[in-house]
Amino acid sequence: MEQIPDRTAIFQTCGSSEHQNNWIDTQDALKKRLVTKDDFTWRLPSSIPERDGEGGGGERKEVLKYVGGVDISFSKEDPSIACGTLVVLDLQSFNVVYADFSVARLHIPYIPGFLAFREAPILWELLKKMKKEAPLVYPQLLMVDGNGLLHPRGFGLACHLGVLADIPTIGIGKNLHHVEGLTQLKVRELLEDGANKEFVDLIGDSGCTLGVAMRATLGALKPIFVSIGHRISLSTAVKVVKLTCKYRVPEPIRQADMRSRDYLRRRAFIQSNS
DNA sequence: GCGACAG
DNA sequence: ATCTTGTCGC
Repeated sequence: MEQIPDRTAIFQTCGSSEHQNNWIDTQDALKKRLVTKDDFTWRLPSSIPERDGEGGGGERKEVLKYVGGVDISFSKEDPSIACGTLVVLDLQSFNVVYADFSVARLHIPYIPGFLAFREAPILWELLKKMKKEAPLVYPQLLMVDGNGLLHPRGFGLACHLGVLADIPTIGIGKNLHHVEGLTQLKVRELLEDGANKEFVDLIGDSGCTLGVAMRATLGALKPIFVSIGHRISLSTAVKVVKLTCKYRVPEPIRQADMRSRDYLRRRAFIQSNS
């Protein structure tokens, strides 16, 4: 008898776990290209000007000015309709100097640990388009809503998108993804240990620091979860996040979030009236 | 087996 | 992610 099972049967039996194995392989492969230290030519606005070490040119490093933010919102009528949004903030003026949107139907579901396979494609397209059409304000650094290193396999959306686009990225989680024994309760205890702390290292069972839980503003009881994406160190990432936090959520992400929602609402209204 | 689980 | 009004407080 033929022993080759029916493909449909495999699919039904294994469900999405078959895809998840491929996804894990993809994450492991891309992770080999991940850079976890500072790897960029700019310096922080508040820092003392440095000389470029290489070549004896003696030129000053440029100051970090253009910080990007990406987010995706979804239609309430049809949850498969997504609006990917890329925003660039001028750090000096705190103004949005670029905003672009891409509406598409997503076919891949949200599965914890595999967010990038759902969201990275549309965001990467926005970045590639901008690099070609508006290179002058192309972000020197990108903030991503979703985790970076703080991830079951150390390769969340921020890492994934950073490696694909080869751009420095920081991951911002608004909720804790439970990984390596970290729980909201533990983090809460750490933050309230003694006096209320501003931030605390997130150290997993492995002993590695996966990120930082930080209260971005004075009144914020609920922390945000900062982890590195690509080509940046955690200490630099935390400094940048502090620079961009007017409210609990860093401004680039907050702007992307608000404008993304707004774009979908307006678009739904226009469609229903024409 | 059960619960937990970024967006 | 998304729904939804007011309300408390600086």
